[in-house]
Amino acid sequence: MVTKVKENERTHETCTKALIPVRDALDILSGKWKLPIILALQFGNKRFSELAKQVHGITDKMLSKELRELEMNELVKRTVYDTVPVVVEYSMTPYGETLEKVIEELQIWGAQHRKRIIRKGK
Amino acid sequence: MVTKVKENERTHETCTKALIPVRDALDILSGKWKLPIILALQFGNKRFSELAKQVHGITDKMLSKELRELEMNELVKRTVYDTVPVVVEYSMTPYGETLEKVIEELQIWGAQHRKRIIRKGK
DNA sequence: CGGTATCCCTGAGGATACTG
DNA sequence: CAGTATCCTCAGGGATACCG
Repeated sequence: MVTKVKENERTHETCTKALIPVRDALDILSGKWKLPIILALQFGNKRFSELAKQVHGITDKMLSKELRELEMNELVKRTVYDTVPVVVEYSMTPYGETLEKVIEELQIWGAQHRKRIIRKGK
Repeated sequence: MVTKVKENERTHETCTKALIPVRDALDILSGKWKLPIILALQFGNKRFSELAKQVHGITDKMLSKELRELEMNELVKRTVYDTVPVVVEYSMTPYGETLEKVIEELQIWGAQHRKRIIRKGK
């Protein structure tokens, strides 16, 4: 019994350790808008208004907020060109690009899952 | 200009196509409790009350609800043993195990991101 | 033991209007 | 153009009590 208790404790500990980084990653990717923005930027640098158009349904407020967060995490770079009127360009940072593999795995699994669900549905 | 418009349309379309499966995958993994439960089950089959203990902080209601959803997606299997009192065992399905790679990628990226943040913090 | 039923609260996100 | 400011809604999740 003592052994079993220790086993559970160890399991719990190990789970927690595994969980924290996964949470960290998901905190960055989850929410309604971060991924749409990232995907849009992976196709090339974009200005605020271009993103507002291409990320369908997003409001200015959300776009602004999400970009700020992505910038704080150094996934996205914000460049201000000193023109009149001002032009602001957003781009992925090299660090942001390291997300590619994670996103790809999500995409692969998700696509496969969708097929499965549809198959069952019929 | 026409070219540019077409380009944007294509980009938008491609983004949407890439986005849907990623969303599908995240819908399964996001939320506060699904991953903790999955990780716990990856260490072995567990009964309801064992999960309630090991998934720290979860309420019965949430555990029940999340398990039902995981079961509906065929990621988790629920087995009822006809004893008195009744025993219910939860386990990962083979399909559920296919999530391993995705979770691993999230974990790798998250761990690396955490290191980065901590380094900056100092 | 393995859950439901209720009621409640917070915060993510939306709508709209405004600004340097 | 590139955002802020304000106000509002709603669903995810918590607390507590109860049930076969």
